[in-house]
Amino acid sequence: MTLNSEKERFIEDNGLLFEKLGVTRMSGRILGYLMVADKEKVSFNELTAVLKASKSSISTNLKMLLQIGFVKPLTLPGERKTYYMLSPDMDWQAYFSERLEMIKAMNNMFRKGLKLRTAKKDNAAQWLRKATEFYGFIIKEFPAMLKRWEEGQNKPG
Amino acid sequence: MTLNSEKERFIEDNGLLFEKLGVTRMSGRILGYLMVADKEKVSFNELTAVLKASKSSISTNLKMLLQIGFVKPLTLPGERKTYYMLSPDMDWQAYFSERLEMIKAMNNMFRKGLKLRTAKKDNAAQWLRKATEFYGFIIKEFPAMLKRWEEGQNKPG
DNA sequence: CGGTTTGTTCGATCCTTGCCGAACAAAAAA
DNA sequence: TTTTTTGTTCGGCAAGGATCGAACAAACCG
Repeated sequence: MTLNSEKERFIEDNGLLFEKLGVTRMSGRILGYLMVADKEKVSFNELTAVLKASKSSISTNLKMLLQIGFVKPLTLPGERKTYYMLSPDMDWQAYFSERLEMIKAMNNMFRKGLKLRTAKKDNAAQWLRKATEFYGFIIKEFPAMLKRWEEGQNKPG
Repeated sequence: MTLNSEKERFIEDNGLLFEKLGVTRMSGRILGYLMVADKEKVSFNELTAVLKASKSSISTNLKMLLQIGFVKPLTLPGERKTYYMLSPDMDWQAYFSERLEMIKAMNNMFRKGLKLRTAKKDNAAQWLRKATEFYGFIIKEFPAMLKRWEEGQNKPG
């Protein structure tokens, strides 16, 4: 339940990285601790103690990590506590598919922008058309790429 | 230099989308206006007027859009002003390659986490290994995908 | 030279939001 | 029933950062 300074740095760095990615620092710290804790399961209380954070912050951020599927709860017979661990069956494809939604949202804006224009042949219109073509390409190819990963997972036993 | 309400809504929506993506609302508004302005070039002053924003905000955010390559300046002989337009030669591959750096940063964290662990075979270690494999796959495949796009651009005349 | 145009920069302000602490809830233990 | 454990929720505070306003800069004009 105590950490060496290298692991402590790792946890903070992961917090900063998550922040950069638009998630909260605390959720990055929680995940960071789960990555280097050298134990199968971690309790809520341990997280507040190790990360020196409030219960409310741990509660909120843990819920987010559960929500996006990085973390799974683990309960044991005869134990009241809920423990937490990195999801044994983490679905990376689903996670990335979710992220693709942002790309789709961008693409919709490009299309709508083009529709709202009167001039359909000038520089801006061409820019928008190229943008939708590129994003469309990504939106089409990305799932195929994920499928290739899946297939690679199944056979190479 | 005046906008119908549909375009106004589009611009605000684009601002909100950009905010969601971790960029500033104002940069999204600027880009939104450039998308639907129905003119080849837009001046600094016009942006402050149409978007009802301060010069400082326009200056800062325009600089960012120039920096990431979405927007290009356009100067004309005999004109003092700088005009701005959507980059005629926008390099989408470069833009997405840049975004891939975040994926690489994540992958580095996973690798470092695994290195910091004592237990190398338990659930957390397996999780980290799978994560690095998946991210490694993306990091390898994504540039190939961009190259395919590039090739598709060159031939299909 | 002074005035105007076209921006940039920097300190102040406002808004958002992550985090905290305290109150609350539920369930088990004593 | 009272106490303890294990969290959740909610109001408030403080930090960060996006935007603003004002001062400043540079280039051109008259």
